[in-house]
Amino acid sequence: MKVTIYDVAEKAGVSIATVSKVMNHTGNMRDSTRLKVLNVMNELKYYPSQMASALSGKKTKTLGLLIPDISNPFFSEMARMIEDRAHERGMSVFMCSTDEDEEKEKNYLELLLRKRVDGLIIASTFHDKDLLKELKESHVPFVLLTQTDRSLGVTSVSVDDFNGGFEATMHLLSKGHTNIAIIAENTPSSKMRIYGYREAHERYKVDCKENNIIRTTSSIKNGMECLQQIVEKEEMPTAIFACNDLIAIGAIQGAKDRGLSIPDDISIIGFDDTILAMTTVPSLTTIAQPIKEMSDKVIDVIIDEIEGKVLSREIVLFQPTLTERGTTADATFHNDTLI
Amino acid sequence: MKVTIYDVAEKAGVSIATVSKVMNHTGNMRDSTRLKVLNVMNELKYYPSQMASALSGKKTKTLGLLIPDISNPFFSEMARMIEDRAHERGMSVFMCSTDEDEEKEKNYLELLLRKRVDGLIIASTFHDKDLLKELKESHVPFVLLTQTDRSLGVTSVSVDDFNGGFEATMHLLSKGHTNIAIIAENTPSSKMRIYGYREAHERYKVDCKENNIIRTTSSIKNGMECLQQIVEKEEMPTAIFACNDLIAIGAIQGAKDRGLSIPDDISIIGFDDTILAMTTVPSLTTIAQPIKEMSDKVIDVIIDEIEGKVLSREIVLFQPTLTERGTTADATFHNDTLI
DNA sequence: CTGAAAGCGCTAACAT
DNA sequence: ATGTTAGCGCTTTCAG
Repeated sequence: MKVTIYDVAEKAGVSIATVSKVMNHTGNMRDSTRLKVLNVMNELKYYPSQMASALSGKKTKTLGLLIPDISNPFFSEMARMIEDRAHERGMSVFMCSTDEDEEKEKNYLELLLRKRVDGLIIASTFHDKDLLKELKESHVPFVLLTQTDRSLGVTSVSVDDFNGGFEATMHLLSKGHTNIAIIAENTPSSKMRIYGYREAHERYKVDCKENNIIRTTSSIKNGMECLQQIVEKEEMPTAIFACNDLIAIGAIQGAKDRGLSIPDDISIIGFDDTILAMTTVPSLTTIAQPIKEMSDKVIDVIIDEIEGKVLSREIVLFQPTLTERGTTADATFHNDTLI
Repeated sequence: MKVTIYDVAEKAGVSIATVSKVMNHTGNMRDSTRLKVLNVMNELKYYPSQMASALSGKKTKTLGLLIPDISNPFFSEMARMIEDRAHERGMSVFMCSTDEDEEKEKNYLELLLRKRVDGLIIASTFHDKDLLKELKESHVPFVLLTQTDRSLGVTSVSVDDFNGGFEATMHLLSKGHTNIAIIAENTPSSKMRIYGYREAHERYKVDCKENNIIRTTSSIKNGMECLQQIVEKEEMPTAIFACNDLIAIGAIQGAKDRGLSIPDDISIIGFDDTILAMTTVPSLTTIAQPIKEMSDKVIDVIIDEIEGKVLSREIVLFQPTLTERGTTADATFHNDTLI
């Protein structure tokens, strides 16, 4: 039923070795035989089995990508860039959404290992670090994306979260805001963004109230809920640094629901610069991650690893850039006219 | 280096056949030996090669998914649902973004065939129908998603575009709009939505001007451009039916740029109900596609096909539902005060 | 320039 | 209850 190398060989009147050679552009042979084989391959619509090929020593030419959630715009945009770059480099990508769930992470990791992917890109923050240690021992190349881990000794590609948090906060402080809430996730990158947030406060010598730091998980709904918490504070902040666009949008909606106008009554800055940042009104000021660059880099790194060009395991930090749009403005102290 | 079935067999002191049996839960054996093997598998961190297994007759347990663009929220949301359902059913999904580009469609199709996926879900509208015909002959099961093709004789799962277009337009007409522009893509589904748009006009006995039908490709930018065309018409429409949320958002932004207020000056309705519809202000009235149901169905269908439960090749049409939010309002005839 | 043959890791009869 | 063995489709020496 399935056409195999034998079918091609037979019909072309050559041996399977010859067919294999024309597929792989290896060895020499008469142009006439090459042509003959090529023609038969077309006629028969022969699609060489990648499995068979991989089984007999070749690579699978496929990469595994573990991300929290492909339906999250940040990750889907990233996945797309990764897919494109991978294909430019002759590899394909198997994408898996883990929801940052330990169980799923484990299962998907195992799945990808069984599929014998040539390498892995891990953008899901494994809570069970042991899995990663085992992975390291398994000698399957992998690189971390969107996160870094110094103890593991693998290369990682991510955005400079500390500086991103710093820049976001500086932007707000520079506009005169001194009471800035931050809505963060429970992730290492959010942690660094919080440090950046603190650093900026220090730089401006403004007090950084502990209870202005709010934690949640990423979703519009949670962003809305956090806004409520923020509004209910005795001294309401005049600005919010949301650790990603999704949360920022939730905050925007929560604010609108309460009749707060943005950016007049409250400034909001996001993080990521996904497509979502372009859809709000006013559009969202946010810290842009260089998704394209990061994707290209992560693919190039993993391919280098696969090809055995052993590099010093580096931590690559891309610089985020402030993208000022409409949701941030000067603190005008008229927020006391509210409520 | 890689641990194989032989390593396990040797260390457990059994034959590879026995190991294979415990992996596949087939055949009988002493509990003690099963346990012994299981333990060794753990110790050695043995991950059975799916390739080898598939090569020797078993399925690959993987599905190919061809979509236009994973970074498009509609498709990423769909991909996620598909991924989840597939995993519930014990299959994994290989996702590919084609950009509806003939070249990429061909390449990805070939890639997936080489990977010997058990089945394909095709949500990219192949412009080269011959590829699909060949695919049909290759006996690799596939189902169409988001589109239907009666001549192919394959089952398809999609939304009732005709009715969606009809409902969207009826909604607008029912609010008193009689000059409604439609921004459509050059796709079969848009075509059906246009028919629905016509049908609604007929139902309301209002004239349907040909030049109110605008074509473009899906993007926010194009949505903005189309709005410009619309605004420049001698008799400016009071409502727009955008054939997807992305275009609708572009239209919204274009309108805002021109100082038009929504929905007072112009009503806009989208299609899809992606996350984007929730992020605009006001949030977008749109025709919701039952993404979850469609995803579940498409997976169930393809798996049935793979398992040889040959069903009558059916055209499954899910009903879309009007989701009224803030961008549509009654026509108030005050649009003549503009400009 | 071309072919024969030995694997690659696993499954599935068929033996024992 | 377990083991032997012949493939699965392809790559790759090694001969001819």
